[in-house]
Amino acid sequence: MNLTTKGKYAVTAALDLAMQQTIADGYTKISDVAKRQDIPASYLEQIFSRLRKAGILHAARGPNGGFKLSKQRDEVMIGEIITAVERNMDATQCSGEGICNSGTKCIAHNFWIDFNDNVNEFLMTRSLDDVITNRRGSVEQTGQALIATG
Amino acid sequence: MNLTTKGKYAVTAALDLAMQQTIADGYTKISDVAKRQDIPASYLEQIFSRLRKAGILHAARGPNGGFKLSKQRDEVMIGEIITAVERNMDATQCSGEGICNSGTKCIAHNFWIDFNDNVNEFLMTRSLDDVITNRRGSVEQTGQALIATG
DNA sequence: ATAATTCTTGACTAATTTACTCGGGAACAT
DNA sequence: ATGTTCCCGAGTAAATTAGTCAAGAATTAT
Repeated sequence: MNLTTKGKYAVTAALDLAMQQTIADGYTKISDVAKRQDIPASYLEQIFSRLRKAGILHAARGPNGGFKLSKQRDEVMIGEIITAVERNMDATQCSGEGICNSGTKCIAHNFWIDFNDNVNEFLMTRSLDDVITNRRGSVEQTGQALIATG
Repeated sequence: MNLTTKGKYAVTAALDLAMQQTIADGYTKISDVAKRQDIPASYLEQIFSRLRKAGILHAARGPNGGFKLSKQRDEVMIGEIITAVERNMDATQCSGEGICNSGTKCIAHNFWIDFNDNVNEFLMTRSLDDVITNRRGSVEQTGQALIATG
């Protein structure tokens, strides 16, 4: 399980982009995001580069260039952002391969699978828009449970 | 957010202890747990030391000594084990202090608080017994939702 | 054209963290 | 006494993190 400064910066920066697009159309510069969100600009370059390659952001060079979201802000899930920049969000010791105890599944294996599912469910049901408007996740609006109880 | 090999070993080793106690009463040696679960014994010493200091395990020295759970296995929650050995399970960038953007809350702050709550809820509602018997969490038995939807 | 602007890419690095090992000591049972 | 087992602190190699830096490419404005 990995959730580092990089992933947190990525979420914050994506939120910033989403909010800027509400104010004005067009692209937002790295340096502006960096300043507003207190993130090192040269580090943010790396992060935005990954988000662009993941199809989450679109970039334009030159004056008036910068980045913007490729989709609407209610279509971009926090989980997408994190998996685009983090090394490994899997909690199993064996990266899901089931070889955590001398080539076989360790006794905690299934538990970590369940844990993964829970975390992914959480992160994949929350969009940038949800976070900005302080909603607790899109699915709640439908009354659907976040975790199956059956 | 931190979930390293150390925390995963801790959970696995605690599960092992819980299972051994089902087979026979008394203490289980570090070296036996280490061998069964494929964990370096000298590393496991450190881990058990922390679990003992957290009140989760009880130790006895000398022949026939070793470790056992201080409580029943349905009273030991996975979350307790992890927080006893991991550095920091908090997902906020500021360790909850709300100083993540130049001394004030960053725009993702509340989201990470919600994420923390979700993870803690998951880990604190699952006992060693639940994991061993492959249950998906104790609260489910009561039909209670894991996450408040209100 | 030229200059200014902004992203693009890859290499580099210091500090930190992780995942251990090692050795000596203390308590306990026989 | 002796062997067994935990106890504790120090030490360390490898990996990871959190960045920096510089040269280059695309774009726009003049």
